[in-house]
Amino acid sequence: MEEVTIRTIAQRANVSHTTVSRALNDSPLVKEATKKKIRQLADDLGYVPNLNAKGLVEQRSFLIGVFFSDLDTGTSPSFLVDVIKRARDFLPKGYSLSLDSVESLSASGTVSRHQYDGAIVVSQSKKDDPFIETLIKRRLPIVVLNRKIDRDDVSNFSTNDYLGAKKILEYAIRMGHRQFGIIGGATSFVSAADRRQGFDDVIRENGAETRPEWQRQGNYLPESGYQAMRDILGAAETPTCIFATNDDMATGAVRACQDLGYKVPADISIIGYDDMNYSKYLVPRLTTVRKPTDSIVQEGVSALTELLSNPAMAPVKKVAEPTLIVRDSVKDLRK
Amino acid sequence: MEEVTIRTIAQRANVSHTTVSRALNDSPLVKEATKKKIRQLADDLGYVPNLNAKGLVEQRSFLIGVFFSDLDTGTSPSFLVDVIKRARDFLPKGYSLSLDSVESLSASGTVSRHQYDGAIVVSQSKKDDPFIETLIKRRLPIVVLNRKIDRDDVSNFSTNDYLGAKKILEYAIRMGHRQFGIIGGATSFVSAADRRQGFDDVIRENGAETRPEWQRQGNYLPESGYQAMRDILGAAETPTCIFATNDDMATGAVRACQDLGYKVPADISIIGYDDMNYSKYLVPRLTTVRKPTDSIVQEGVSALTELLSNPAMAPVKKVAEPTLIVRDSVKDLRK
DNA sequence: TAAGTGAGTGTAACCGTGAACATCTTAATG
DNA sequence: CATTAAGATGTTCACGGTTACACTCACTTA
Repeated sequence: MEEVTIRTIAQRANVSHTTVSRALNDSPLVKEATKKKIRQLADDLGYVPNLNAKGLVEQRSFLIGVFFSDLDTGTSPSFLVDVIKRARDFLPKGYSLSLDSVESLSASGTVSRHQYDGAIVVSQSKKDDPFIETLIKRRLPIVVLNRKIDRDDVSNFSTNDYLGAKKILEYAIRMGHRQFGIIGGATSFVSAADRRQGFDDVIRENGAETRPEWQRQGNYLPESGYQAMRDILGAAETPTCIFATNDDMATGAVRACQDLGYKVPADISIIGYDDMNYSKYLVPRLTTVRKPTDSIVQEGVSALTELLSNPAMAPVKKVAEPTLIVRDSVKDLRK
Repeated sequence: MEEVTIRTIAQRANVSHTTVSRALNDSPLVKEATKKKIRQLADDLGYVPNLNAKGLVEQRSFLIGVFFSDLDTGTSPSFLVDVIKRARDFLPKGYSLSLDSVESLSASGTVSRHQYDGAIVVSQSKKDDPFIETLIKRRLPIVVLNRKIDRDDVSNFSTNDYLGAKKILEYAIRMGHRQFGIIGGATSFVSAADRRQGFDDVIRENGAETRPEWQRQGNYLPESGYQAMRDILGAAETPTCIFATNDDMATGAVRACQDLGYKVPADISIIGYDDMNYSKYLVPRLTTVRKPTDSIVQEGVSALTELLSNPAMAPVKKVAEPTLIVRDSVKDLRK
């Protein structure tokens, strides 16, 4: 069972392989009748083009690289799947999606122009910058999603986590809260730093209170939220509201309250971030912040698509606004 | 800025490109001193091999395809990410992972021997069978994960969902429950059918009761669990225990109970399936079933790795046993 | 009627790498 | 010192496509 190549077809059709190549690429140089015959033959023989050969001569790979900061923690699986899904739907046909983590590829250092035709970097951390720099140097069409980056020669779609944190904390302030705790995310993540900054600023601007013993470091997983909350509740006094910087940690935090006999939100309020798909079904329903992930991914992929056909395209930047989602996990203290 | 090829290096080193090729592939035919010099030069020039050329002559693609039944529903994102992560860790270096859905590829029909060096099919549904058949026909090294398939010429790693369902329902029976409802998953999913079968068998074998109005169809998303539960609670009488066939739907179901004034598990018990990462932090903690996902993925990827180096390897089959996870969402009616 | 035109097809080179085979060096052997 | 074997390197071709250029042939056109 030999592989079918354009030469196999050429032989059968009594033409040169060049004609076959042209026919299959719908070149205007070939007579319509010839095209038809050749296409039919290709179909019958089950011809599939060899992308290595094609790529070799055309200097492309038919691969779009999708790179995540880190596959182990922090990147929400659902976000990842979202990116893949959208990318598949919006990218021109013929491209495959190749997945890897920035981390592992920075190490091996083998990312080059002819390995990928383009790249989507879903970045969480400033640590990715050298990697991004490398891609740009190699003139790889690229978009950076999720995190706002400083350089202006790259298309970049992100959400304003700082603003999201401010919005939700100001809401808590409006509900009468004055004493706040926080369960932070991994320090290397820009999102975590931004949310923290929003927290700090709202506290300061409103003369609210926070204390070191009300602040704990988590890692975006439920376990860490649970543990952090237990620690905080061990303090002599407790705040009235806790900002868990993502919904997974908020879930763990709620559980910790339950275990120690605190009712949420009656005894203590908890706010989350990200509006996970199950957050509105928790007990209590989580008050949280929704990032416009869909539009980010969608616009990002569209930008890359355009970039692929027009490498000289001016970079597009967009910082999308998060939405406050008010549900039941924050108590109204004014009543 | 020309691309660096082995000929560029050859010129600089005053050797032929063949020698460079051999040196970089660590052939014993080349003197140690020459190798060293060439490697140094390659490094300095930032040489990256052209995989298209390499693949063209070696008849490979350096790509492992990871195929999911359907990216939109049913495949839990965390499972997908798990597969990717493991595959990256266990596959030999040099391979990239390419992601796609069975659905979209069956349509285009362009999966061929020289597009992928191997494939991991994460299958949910019997609908994938023709696709799997195609891959096998094209002699592509392949493993099928997640679902048990009938043919014996393919390595296959799955979990016994039927047994998992039996285990957890028998536990509920032991706790004194006799009236059961069920919220099923997407009908096309084998996992959903198996869990359903386990449910039916336990009911029958133990002379327990279920009724049409206690049975609803969901789609594995929280929303559907919520809706299904509301429906069930609308019946004149209600069962004492509901089997939500995954944890996401169980989460929605718990919420529905809450909204309608039923306490879980005091008034009604709910059991889940899958043991999601947040399930042990819910209120109440979910009693559920854990699939040994890790070992499945790990062994599956190992099998593929072996298959890549030895295409004649005998197929490996394994059906892993799920574990019952008892927590707080089932009431002990015997007390 | 010879030359020009353009549509349709073929020839040959090329993309970057690996490998069969040829060639050249060097050391070992009698 | 001539002969040989082994070691090191070079030459050439192949992989399966695309493309610049050459060619054929029928049809215009002056």
